[in-house]
Amino acid sequence: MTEQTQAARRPTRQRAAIAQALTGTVEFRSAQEIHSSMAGDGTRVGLATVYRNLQAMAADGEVDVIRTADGEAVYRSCATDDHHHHVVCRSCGLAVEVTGDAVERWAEAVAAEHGFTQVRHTVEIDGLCAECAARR
Amino acid sequence: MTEQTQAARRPTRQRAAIAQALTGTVEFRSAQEIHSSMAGDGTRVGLATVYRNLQAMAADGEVDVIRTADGEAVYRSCATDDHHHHVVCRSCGLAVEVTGDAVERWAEAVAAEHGFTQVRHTVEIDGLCAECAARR
DNA sequence: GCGCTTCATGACAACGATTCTCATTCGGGA
DNA sequence: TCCCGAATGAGAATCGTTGTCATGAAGCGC
Repeated sequence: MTEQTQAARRPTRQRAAIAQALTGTVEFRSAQEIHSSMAGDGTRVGLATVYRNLQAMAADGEVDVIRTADGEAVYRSCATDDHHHHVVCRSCGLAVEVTGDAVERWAEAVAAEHGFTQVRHTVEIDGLCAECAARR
Repeated sequence: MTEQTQAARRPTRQRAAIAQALTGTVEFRSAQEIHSSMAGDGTRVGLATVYRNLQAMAADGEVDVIRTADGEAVYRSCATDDHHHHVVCRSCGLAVEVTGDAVERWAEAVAAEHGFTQVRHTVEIDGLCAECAARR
């Protein structure tokens, strides 16, 4: 039903640059941050293009998106293609990928218990990473 | 640090009206929806006031807030004061409160494992409720 | 290599949710 | 009842994000 995504996606300089800007980062960053960081590197790409590509990549599962507390969308390219979650540092933004069969099963069970089907879930954990905690 | 919230909150007609509008609803609703639903009932309250009160109530834990996929904040007054999560119907918005020691423990454990402290977490489950699923 | 057709891009306007500003109103204690 | 400060309301201002549309670059058949 929602298959056939990456049908015809044309490889462009901009798309590559965005993917490039995303690799090697362990923090989640907003479209705007990515845009200006690219601008800082001398790569001129339109803001709208950044948004479009980021969304497309997210739809294809190439990158992960989560929402910050104030509703801003932040992106990051993840190491695994598999379903996973994140533990994010509130202070420095460091994000660690984690998997947890326990949660997956719990979510399924709880949903089923209430008669829900076609279940999806969101699980994000945030706190202070060891480094930031020590720095206080 | 973030204590001492409900210090001095003055009870006003508007505040009561908003609380009123929230009770007896099992769906999460946006500030705008609440505002216009109140307007429909003949209760005139400024939109800014709705936002302010909703935020204050959320800060006091009187209501729960979650973000929809497109980043909009939606509110609902919950039955329990205790920490809990929700299973939300994507189709009709029905929201059921659930608790899960399993998740809480998992979150703590996973975070600790990576050296994180002062951990908080977000867990939301969405799917189709039995009724909506049958209706298809 | 040469056009052509089509999709992607970029600049900027438009939008929608939320927040801010500031004059006015109202609640509550003196 | 009077006064002070908190709460409100109207509308402007913000800010992230999306839409518009003319221009530019890819892919493809020749």
